[in-house]
Amino acid sequence: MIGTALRNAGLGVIEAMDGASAIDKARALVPDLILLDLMLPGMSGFDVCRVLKSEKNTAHIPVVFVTARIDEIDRVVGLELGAEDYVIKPFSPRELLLRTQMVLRRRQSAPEALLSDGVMTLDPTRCCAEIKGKTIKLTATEFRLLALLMQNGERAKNREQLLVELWGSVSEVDVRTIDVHIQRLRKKLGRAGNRIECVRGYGYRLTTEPILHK
Amino acid sequence: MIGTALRNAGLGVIEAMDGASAIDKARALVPDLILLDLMLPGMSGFDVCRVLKSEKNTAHIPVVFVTARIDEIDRVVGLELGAEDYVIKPFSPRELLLRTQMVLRRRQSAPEALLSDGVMTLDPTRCCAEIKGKTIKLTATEFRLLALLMQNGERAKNREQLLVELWGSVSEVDVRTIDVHIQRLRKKLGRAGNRIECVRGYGYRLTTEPILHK
DNA sequence: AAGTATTGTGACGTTTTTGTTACAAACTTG
DNA sequence: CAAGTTTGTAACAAAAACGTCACAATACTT
Repeated sequence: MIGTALRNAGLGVIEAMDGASAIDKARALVPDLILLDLMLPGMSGFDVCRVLKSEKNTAHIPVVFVTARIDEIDRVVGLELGAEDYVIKPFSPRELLLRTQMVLRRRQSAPEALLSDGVMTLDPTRCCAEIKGKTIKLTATEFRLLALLMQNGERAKNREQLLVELWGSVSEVDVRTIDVHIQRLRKKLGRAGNRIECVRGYGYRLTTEPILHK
Repeated sequence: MIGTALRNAGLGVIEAMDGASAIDKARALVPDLILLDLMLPGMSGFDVCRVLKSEKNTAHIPVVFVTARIDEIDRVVGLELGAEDYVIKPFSPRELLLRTQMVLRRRQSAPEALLSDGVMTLDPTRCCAEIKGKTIKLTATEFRLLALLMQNGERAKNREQLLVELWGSVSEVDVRTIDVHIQRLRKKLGRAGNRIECVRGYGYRLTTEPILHK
């Protein structure tokens, strides 16, 4: 029923009948969006999501959950899983279509603008930072880390948050790895590097005014 | 009804009764999220959204539409307006809360919970206190201790309470350790330090008016 | 397929934080 | 005002958190 509704709306649809094959297909085809029922034969929808979010090639795919049980929604929406949206059964095909379209549209319009805080500008298309005309090439993780800090303004991000947002909610990466990337960032950014301030026992933040030590 | 539901969930809510005042408040306060009814006295919700999306300072704010008319949803979701999500009347407070939380989480703008008593403000994300524009960096335990005192208002906390709340009920930490931390706090806070008053034989409290000795 | 760049990990040194102790100062009580 | 409590202060040592480096593993180029 869902497949038909979406195809009629002009979307390309691939279906899977159980969790394992869903994962296989997602890996192979890397769709723009995944609709995931929580009640599946064998593997639960939660597990499928967890696996996909832990793999580099599929982690970015938005997942919309479909469920009949209202009490599961909290877990879906919570930080635990990277759910993008949800639909509760029974739902109209129209409702489902609207939500998928909304998610797809959000994703399209997302990766556009440069990110700037006045001093420093990040360019996602070139994966680099600009400071006073100077261009600094960054690696992918360095860039994303810096972008996360900048999006958060003056406030600090704790290591757990950063960990989840950089490597996904189920990654095996050590917390201290963040420190290393921070260090690499500081080195590359030169003088602007000490804008990255460490909040002891918590995480890191970007200060507008570089801290003057001693 | 909506306002109450969200406030109960710990969100800060500002309300506006018509389109024009909504725009004014959005411009002035730049909220993290806007809930917008389509049926408003005077200006329509569409127009409010258009105005906000056309102005630099408010364009980035996610707008969640609230509507009773299903046939309006297409326009909301369509490219025409930059809607982030929608809720159709009648809806449960729970549904609304879930969707707002989801949007906020996507935007990574978790509303910051500052603790203030008018004179001093505590910022958990930076682990610091602000007094008259001056920022004072605190260590983790210092911060928690000060936060505990502030939460308790004018009343005094006894050492046993503080001990449990800082180190847990099974800790091996000496009671006198609190005194040391109090001392460190006083030193760091400077003049505001003597707002921390010792209640002999009991514990400590935060006075609004600094005590003038001698 | 070899070479380069990127990334995660473990080890090590440094700095910061934290709890304890000892002693001085302040307060209480009789 | 003197003895006993309670609190303030400073110094010290242990522990925790952080920065840095070198190296191995992986991914990416050419």
